[in-house]
Amino acid sequence: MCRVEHQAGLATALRRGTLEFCVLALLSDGERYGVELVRELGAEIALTTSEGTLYPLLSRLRRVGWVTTSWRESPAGPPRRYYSLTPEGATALDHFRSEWTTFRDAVDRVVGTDRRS
Amino acid sequence: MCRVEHQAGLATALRRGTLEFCVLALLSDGERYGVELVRELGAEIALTTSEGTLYPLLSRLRRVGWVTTSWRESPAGPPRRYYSLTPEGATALDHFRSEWTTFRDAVDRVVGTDRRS
DNA sequence: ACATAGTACCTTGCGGCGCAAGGAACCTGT
DNA sequence: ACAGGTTCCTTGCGCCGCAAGGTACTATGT
Repeated sequence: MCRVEHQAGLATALRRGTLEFCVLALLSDGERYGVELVRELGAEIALTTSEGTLYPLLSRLRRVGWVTTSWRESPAGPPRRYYSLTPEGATALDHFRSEWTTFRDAVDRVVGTDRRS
Repeated sequence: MCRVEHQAGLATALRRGTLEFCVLALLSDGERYGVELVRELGAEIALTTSEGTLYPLLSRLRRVGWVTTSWRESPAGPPRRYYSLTPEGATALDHFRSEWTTFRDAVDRVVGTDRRS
């Protein structure tokens, strides 16, 4: 089943390579735990994702040192693992912002969605 | 080697799912042949890609009926396969424009690269 | 005639991400 | 005890972009 053939795949493909930086951006505003991140990303329909996506993503971020984690008690339920941004993560996020704006503007020019008309 | 670890991978990941619509957008302006598309995409640094990426991509577009092709003589060199947009391709491009602007704005909000303010 | 360089097309194999599906563990209320 | 909510995580798959390699046609130089 070619990705190009079904509807949902388009948005999924767009999220690729962006989602992790959206997570870093959320964390730059303060630490969060996994399910909380799923919920906050879900507030933006275009960025809605699932735990099956997020947890491996968070593992990668931890492995490369862009986030650190700490376990904390939950008021109700199992303990939560809170993620917080490291300085390296903040640097990576800055770098992404630069790459993203370049990329975004290029796509806008080519497909004709530039907001300056 | 984790994608997140090396520099080039960022831009590559962003291109995912967008490149094919950039191609459609170029074709909406008139038919092109393969190498020509590589060159024109190369004009946008953020969209620069190679033939190893483009030819499989073009095959997919042809398979789903978003483009049709016709062979044409070249003034110097082997014959060229020209790609042109079908009505279905134009519809898909329109649909992408809508999805793209939604996605783009969501990312801008979350990572703080919104051009407002 | 032959080699070289330029043009143009295409294929193979790999790595990585996002996802669906499933599973494990902890707490609370009945 | 048990059901239901919360939270964490893993496995297997599909797909795309890429590097590398391969084929074929034309023009040019010797």
